[in-house]
Amino acid sequence: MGGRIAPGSRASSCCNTTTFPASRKGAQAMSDRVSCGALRAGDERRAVELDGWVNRRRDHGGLIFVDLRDHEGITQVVFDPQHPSFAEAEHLRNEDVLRVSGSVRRRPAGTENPRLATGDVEVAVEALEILNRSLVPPFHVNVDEDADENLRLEYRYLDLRRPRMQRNLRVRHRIVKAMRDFFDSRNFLEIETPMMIKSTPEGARDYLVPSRLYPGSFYALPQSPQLLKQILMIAGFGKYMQIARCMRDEDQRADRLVEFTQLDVELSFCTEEDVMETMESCMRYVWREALDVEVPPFVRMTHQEAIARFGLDKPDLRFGLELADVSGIFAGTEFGVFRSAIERGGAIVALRYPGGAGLSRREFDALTETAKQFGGKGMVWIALSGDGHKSSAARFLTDANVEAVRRAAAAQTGDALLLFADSAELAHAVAGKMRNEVGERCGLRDPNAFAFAWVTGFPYLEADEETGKPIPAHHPFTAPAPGDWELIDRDPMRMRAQHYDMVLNGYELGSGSIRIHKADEQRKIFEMLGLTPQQVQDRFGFFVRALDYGAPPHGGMALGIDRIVMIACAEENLREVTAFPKNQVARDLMMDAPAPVPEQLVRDLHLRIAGHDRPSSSV
RNA sequence: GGCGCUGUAGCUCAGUUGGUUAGAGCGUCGCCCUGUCACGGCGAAGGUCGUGGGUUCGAGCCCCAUCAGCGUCGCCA
Repeated sequence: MGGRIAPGSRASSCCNTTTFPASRKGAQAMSDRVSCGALRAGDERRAVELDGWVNRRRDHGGLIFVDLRDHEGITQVVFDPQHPSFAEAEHLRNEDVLRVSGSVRRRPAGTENPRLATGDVEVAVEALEILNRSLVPPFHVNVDEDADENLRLEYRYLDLRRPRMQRNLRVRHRIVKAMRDFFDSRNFLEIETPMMIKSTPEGARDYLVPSRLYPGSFYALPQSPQLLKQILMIAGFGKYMQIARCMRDEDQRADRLVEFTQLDVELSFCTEEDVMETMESCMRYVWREALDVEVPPFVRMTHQEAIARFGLDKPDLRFGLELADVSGIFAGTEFGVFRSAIERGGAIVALRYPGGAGLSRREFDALTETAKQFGGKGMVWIALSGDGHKSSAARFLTDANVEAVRRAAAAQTGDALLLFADSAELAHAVAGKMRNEVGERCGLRDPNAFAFAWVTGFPYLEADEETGKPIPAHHPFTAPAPGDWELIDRDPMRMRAQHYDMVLNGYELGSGSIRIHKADEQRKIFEMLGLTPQQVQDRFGFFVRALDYGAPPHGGMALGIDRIVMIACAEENLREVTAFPKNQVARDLMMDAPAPVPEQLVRDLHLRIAGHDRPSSSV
């Protein structure tokens, strides 16, 4: 901390602050209070007053320029040596907070700054009031230079003062406002739902709130308002929306926070088409209003098609590079890896890497490691150079094989082919992730392009990887596709769901579905999932009973607002669009939360901390 | 919990094959400078190279462990 100056050491320069000419009200009578982004050439000779932070000081000895910054912009203010405030201005530093008054004047010809909206003018300072001093900030506030993530989160108020975060949170506001406006115009009601609800044991780990009045009992923080919004439909509200905070106690990712915000929507008497039309219109409205971008109608594809062409159920449609199933080409191959994959009913999936023929062996090896990171067992590469081909499996590949794969993947000389052999599911998944990687390397993922899509026709169930038991692919309140009820006893794994995902640039923005609205059908689904009637009663009794009182057909959707804003801001991390995010291990570094609490508070909650002698602080 | 990347001045970073006194830009402090806007000039302060151990005549650099941050797998109905 050697370079930082304690406030006391600057006290001398704080004391002789130039007195403001009059009281605040009096000053307003003489000069107009304006923002730092307001003044233009036409304001010449106006008497104005500005408040803001010192963005930068340029001291010419006989003349001092200060760029004064507030949330609206930057204005250059000038201190002339004949004014009493000049001496003080010599000691101003970045992030000091000032109030200046003076007169607006045009800058001398040739010294205008075209990069500032206010760059034609400046304010000749007549009075300076230092409202507050700043310590030397731990990182540069006036530029978007990279800074250590720890520091940014610990000094979040300074980080938020920087241009990037100011811009991102502004975009976030505009997006959320556009959402509210859109739904308001369609007669949706925004209804708040409680933050302390009952734990429903499916899904992610709950954040729990211990109860003081009921020893041993807990509230759960909502993972989403799912059941509550359905109950609002049963309650006859018809059209509901909410900007809803949600919490899930799971490990974080760049695109996943423990605490996040959803655009939550539900409507009664609707079809899948109604919901999709509503949400798609909303997003196109948001993009138009908040970003001034016209989005074409969304692409639609089935889950099956998405997997086959792009390997993932959230395809990035900003670029092509579609996958090719080349299992047939290797039907009788000698190559053990391929043969055993085929014999086990798996698949061999090929991906084109434009220009990849120039990669070195070492680079292909690194790419193979990446494939393993993605969950693959390995990768076969073929480099299509002008004078034939090189490959990690050269001895097993005939020229005819290579030519057939080349054609299937639409590759040309100079490209590489990447092949993945595994179960059909894994081969596609790994190839799909690699496709995104290749797209990234080839610069095909334009952050300013927006490729929306709907993915439909999801299977209702999937097999649990460990137990093989059927588990819902999404949540258990989703209605099966019309006509698929009959499969529930015969062949439940073939059931499809009335479920749809909205996808943007390779991110899942959210999902929606038509819900089950009859109690007996809901019970049947719970039963299929292995819940006993008693478990259903304990966990979802209130909900199933509500279905019994004339629940209307209904459906809806929830979109991750954080992700939407992140993509709109061309950011790659949710923390960049969240004012006060937690770090990767869910700590708030500014507040230093979570933190121990006084022992008495713990006792009031009828809790004891296992394995700790001192369960709490003495704060 | 696994794997990977990163950690050097307040900040962002460089630091050769292991070899003398660890550098730069920005910032900070002092002096000079009347038209700058990344102002400029001169000077100064500022480092346990994340931490602990090891190898070595010698470690910022190699090895092991550990901490922190980020990314990722698991996980996220």
